[in-house]
Amino acid sequence: MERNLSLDLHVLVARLDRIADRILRAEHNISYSRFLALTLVGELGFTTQRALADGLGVTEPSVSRMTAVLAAEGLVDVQPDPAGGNRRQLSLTDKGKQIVTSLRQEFEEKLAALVAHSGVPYDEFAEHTARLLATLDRTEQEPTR
Amino acid sequence: MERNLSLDLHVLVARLDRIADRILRAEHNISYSRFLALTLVGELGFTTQRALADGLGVTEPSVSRMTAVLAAEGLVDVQPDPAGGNRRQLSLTDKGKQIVTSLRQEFEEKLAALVAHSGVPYDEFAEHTARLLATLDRTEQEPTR
DNA sequence: ATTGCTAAGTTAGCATGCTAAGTTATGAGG
DNA sequence: CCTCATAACTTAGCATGCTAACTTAGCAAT
Repeated sequence: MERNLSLDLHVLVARLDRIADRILRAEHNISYSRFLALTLVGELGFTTQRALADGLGVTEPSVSRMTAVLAAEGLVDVQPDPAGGNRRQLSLTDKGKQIVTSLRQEFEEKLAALVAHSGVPYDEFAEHTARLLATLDRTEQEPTR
Repeated sequence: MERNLSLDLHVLVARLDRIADRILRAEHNISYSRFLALTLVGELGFTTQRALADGLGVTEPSVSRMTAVLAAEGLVDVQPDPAGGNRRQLSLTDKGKQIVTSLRQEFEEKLAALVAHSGVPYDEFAEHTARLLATLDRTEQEPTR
């Protein structure tokens, strides 16, 4: 069957997401989306919803809804941003940090195992992925498009 | 910022999907999900909803709903499968074929342009992606897991 | 031919993505 | 000071992913 890159990438990620989601729900009672959001808040330190949306590749309304849920669950702390405007300042609570640190490494290890099993060179693939993402970031904020 | 492969892959595809969706909706009034489904029905020739779900990396209920819509729009033809069971036999209508053939190449070209612009070697990346996907397929249909 | 298994498909309801349109806070120009 | 523009956020409503549970059709074993 004649495949193509956009379809392959889409399907690969759809499946990885589903596997990740199942593991997280079964073992830790959290969805993959929320886990990714927590991970990124952890990496960014204190951040805004706008920055989180960019980092996750989703829109502000999605983050708005998710933030409300994560705050209600006591995983992130939401404060007015001292920088002003309507900004909110997001950060992980201790409970949130605990979840991120305990799961994140386990997670990358499972993916690394899959990659190793396929014979694809991990570092190279990861670097290509990161580079494509960086290029996309740059492309998107160009004026003419 | 310390990134990781699962997040990068997820975000990369989320953004590519969104770009694709915008272009398709604006220029051709069809969502990216439906376009992918049509593409795959085209590649598979006569197929079942089950096989389509596997190929797209989604579940049967998703395909069930989408098939109903695509059939109502006159893009796919749905017949009882001569192989029997509850199977439906899906195939593209002429209108469906027209959409797929006119858009598919344009699409891969845009992705190829992005890849070229990033300096990532296209063939290698595409091959790695396909190999990961194939490995995942094999892993998933193993008995113990 | 009855009973029971399995596979394909559907239906119901929830999670989370999106766009469009509103709200709120800040700052710039008159 | 008032008005307007802009940026961040929220709200409303739709699209489409999922799981769980049901229906339907064929097949196998008694």
